[in-house]
Amino acid sequence: MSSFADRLLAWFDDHGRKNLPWQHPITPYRVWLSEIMLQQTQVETVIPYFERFVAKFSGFASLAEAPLDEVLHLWTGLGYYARARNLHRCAQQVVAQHGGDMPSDMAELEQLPGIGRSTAAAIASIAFEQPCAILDGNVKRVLARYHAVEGWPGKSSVHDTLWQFAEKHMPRERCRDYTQAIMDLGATLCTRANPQCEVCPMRRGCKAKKTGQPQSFPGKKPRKILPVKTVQMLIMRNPQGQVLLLQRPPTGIWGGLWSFPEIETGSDCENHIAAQFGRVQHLTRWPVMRHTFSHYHLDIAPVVADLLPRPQNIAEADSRVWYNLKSPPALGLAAPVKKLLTLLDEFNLEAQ
DNA sequence: AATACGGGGAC
DNA sequence: GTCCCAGTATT
Repeated sequence: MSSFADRLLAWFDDHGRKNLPWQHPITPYRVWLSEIMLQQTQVETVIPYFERFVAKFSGFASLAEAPLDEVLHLWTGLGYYARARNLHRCAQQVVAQHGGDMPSDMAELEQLPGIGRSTAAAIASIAFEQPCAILDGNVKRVLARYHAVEGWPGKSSVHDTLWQFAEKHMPRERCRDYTQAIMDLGATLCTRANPQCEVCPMRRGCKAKKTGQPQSFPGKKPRKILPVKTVQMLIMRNPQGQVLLLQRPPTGIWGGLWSFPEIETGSDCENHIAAQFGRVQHLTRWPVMRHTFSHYHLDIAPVVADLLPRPQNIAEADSRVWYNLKSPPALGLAAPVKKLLTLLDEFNLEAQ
């Protein structure tokens, strides 16, 4: 009579993923960095970001010393930018409070910014071989199926039940391999749409398979209609061809990133620009582009304005910069801002 | 107990 | 188009 963990580990030895970038070598820094990047983000998306990140910042000390703008620059496009701000703060705390070494204790890990219960357990088990259970999207799916747990895991009662099963199955030995194994099973066999039940090592004992509808576990999130917000983004070029960007507040959407000045839909761009930034020589409107977040749609109306020369530089404040497309500075950019800057650069090339 | 927080891959 | 991803912090 072999346990859940024993069967899973036996499968892992033959079929687990063992060549992910953060597995060679396995160090607390690399485990931590990968776990933060992998929060709500798929493996294939993370890989190039992870490679660039470790190439630039070799460990906690170099990351802690770096300017936040450079961290956000390397995070551009990955989303959930609070992760990058917390990552930077976490590195500074590891240096200041732990002598530059990631703590191995669950309670201490959870005190660090950006590290919650599941990420703390992932670091403790993978980097330090401690018997701490994780509960990420893969594990939720595997356990909801194995035990036929009804309901959407976003509900706290369902979530609590899944945590109990996660703790129950966590073995005392081979903690790193077990954590990796249960995620690998969820990512490769026990997938959302087409689970490969016939070759699954856990098929005996899986209650969802017994129902004949394994793909109906876990329960779906109740869907709501996404609200639509609209905004005009001002893409202002000075006579040198540089574009004005403002830094967004540290919290909220695109926190700490650089973006175009925004004005309310319907208000007069030309008057606004004249009052705030300078006289307009030429103004072009681009087609509205829809950017969708997890909780709303944002319809962006880009307005490209060429400004007349001005005696004093209007980008004097710390939160303003003239962005040079030919030698872009290392700043964090929201995805649609990066897209618009790329389009602008392409039009510039055509015009020459 | 709910909600805010991105962007993109899979289907 | 829909769903959801190696979740956390905040309310």
